[in-house]
Amino acid sequence: MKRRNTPSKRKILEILKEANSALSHDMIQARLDASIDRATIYRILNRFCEDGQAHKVIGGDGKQYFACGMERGGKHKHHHFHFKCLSCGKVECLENEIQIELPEGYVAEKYNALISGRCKSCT
Amino acid sequence: MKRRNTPSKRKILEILKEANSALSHDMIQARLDASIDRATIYRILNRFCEDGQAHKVIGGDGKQYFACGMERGGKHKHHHFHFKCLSCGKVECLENEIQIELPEGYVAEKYNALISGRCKSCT
DNA sequence: ATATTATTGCAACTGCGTCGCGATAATATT
DNA sequence: AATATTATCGCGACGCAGTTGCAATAATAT
Repeated sequence: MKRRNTPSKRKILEILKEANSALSHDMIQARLDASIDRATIYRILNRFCEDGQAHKVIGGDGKQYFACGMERGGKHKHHHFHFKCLSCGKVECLENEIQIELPEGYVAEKYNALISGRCKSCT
Repeated sequence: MKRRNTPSKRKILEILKEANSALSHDMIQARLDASIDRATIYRILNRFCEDGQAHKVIGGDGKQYFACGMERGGKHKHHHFHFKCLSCGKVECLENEIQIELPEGYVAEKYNALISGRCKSCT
């Protein structure tokens, strides 16, 4: 399964990189000039996640948000909290690494950590 | 809007209390002898959350899980992580309180923190 | 016993995400 | 440069989670 370099893929990756927040499918749709099919956007985003170019967060609303820039390869910021502003809707990655001690015998694999509230510009 | 005491409500609360894990709608449905309508179950659960008798977690699968026993009133365990076992599917509340320093000007309101992996009995 | 109204069940609806499939287009091959 | 291969795309349809409107039911108040 070799990946191919397509316009849609390039555009979406650029949008993710420019955004300083995690984006949901419809937010990406909105930032596209020419519209791309829903299914295609999801497929592209999921491929990004598989390839480690982006990561996925589940919002408090149950929706999927995608961001790039805090991946494992990057600066070893493996597990970080996300912050969703209830006022402006922005979803950001927080810098600090998550620190939690699991009970004995428990093994962590994936982290999904989201705090909602108000961001600086909405306080 | 005064609450009423109904059989369905009692049954569901009992199920939540007996379970040592957070339950999704269908898990509750499965533990009921007589089946209760989906909508009703959700309404009851949401009322529990409003009244502070239970709390809701969003799973890594985007689904809602409900648990009681770690509410604010209880032992002041305001914000805790949840753990979902990818093998047996159990969702538990972890004891430790979440500790995270937010950037300046940020105000937290709700926490949704879930770690997935393998629990003790599935390792 | 009767009135009030919270709660229920049913059906329909919304929205998110996925999948199958034929068409398109990016890469590999000659 | 032309052709073959196959990853990707767009469309439609689907499945699931959760919600809502409404008429019927039943828990509380009178």
